[in-house]
Amino acid sequence: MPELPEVETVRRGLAPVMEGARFAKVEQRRADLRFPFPANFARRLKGRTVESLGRRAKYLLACLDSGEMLAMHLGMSGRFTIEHGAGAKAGARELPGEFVHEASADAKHDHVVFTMSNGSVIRYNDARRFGYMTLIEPGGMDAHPLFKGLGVEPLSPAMTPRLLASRAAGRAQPLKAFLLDQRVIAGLGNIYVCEALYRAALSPLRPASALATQSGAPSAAGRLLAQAIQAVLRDAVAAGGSSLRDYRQADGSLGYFQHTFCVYGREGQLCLRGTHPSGGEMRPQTGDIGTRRAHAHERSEGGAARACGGMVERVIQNGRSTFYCPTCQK
DNA sequence: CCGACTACCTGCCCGC
DNA sequence: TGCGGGCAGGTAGTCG
Repeated sequence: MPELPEVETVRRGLAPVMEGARFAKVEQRRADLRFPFPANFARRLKGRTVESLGRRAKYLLACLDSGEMLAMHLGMSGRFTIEHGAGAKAGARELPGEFVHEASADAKHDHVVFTMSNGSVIRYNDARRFGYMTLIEPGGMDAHPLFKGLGVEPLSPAMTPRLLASRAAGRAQPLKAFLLDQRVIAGLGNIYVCEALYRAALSPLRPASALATQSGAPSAAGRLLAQAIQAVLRDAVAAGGSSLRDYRQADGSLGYFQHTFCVYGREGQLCLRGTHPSGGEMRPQTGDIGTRRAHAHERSEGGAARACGGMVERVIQNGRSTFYCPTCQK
């Protein structure tokens, strides 16, 4: 599941039990996940204190007091569960991203178990084992093969129409593949690429070069897409936090997949554009209640935003499902 | 450099 | 109830 918003949600859940705590015990139950664990992985972690838990793209990064960094990637099916110890920071249970370990969980895929000095037990569970963990030497992140080629952090100020245009100029590759390329933008995955293109009303089949003009400056499409990417991710991060509680009560699991999407997974259903106050419309300003209200008001008065009426289709690009509305995504 | 493709792994869901 | 096929949120490696 984990694309950037899910990883960020997990980070916010883990931070209160990991930051400031020591690894009292580290159980590594197999020699590898997607890659072999580094030599003496458990021994190098044990006794170390987590100074901060950060995120880069889809990686969780625990900075250790040794100067090393523990990098964790969730692959396709990786998840963390937490059993809270008495010493966890007050309020930890209320924070988004928390998910509670259940005795019935599929323990045979619990590959790594951290017991923290505050008594909390953190389990990494990953049925498909596409995830991985590694330790990075002090100061070694920029040169590390996993990180050196990573593209721009999409929620950072560096994620500009200009950046998109400069990377997209002259490329025949479809927008879908361009946005999935972690060397350009790091953190989008199959779902949020579909959602961002939908929000920007751009076809996933369009060549990436559509994001730039002849001179290489950002096109209107490029400006729209840059904004759509950030809006989609911000909304998803916000939803991950706010919706978690209900999800947890429902089945005790992680709160990131109940989020409903505007286009992903909606094959054969009516396009939502123009049918709902927040039905995937490209908003002029994200996260601004006042603007959103004004926008809805304008629509009800002028009737400018009629329902699209199209049908969501699924096509395969690079072996992966793309969902889009051919009627409004051009 | 670009772009297409394969491989890695398990679980789940569907149709027969 | 079992079995085969297709599908799943990711990405590293290979090849033309």
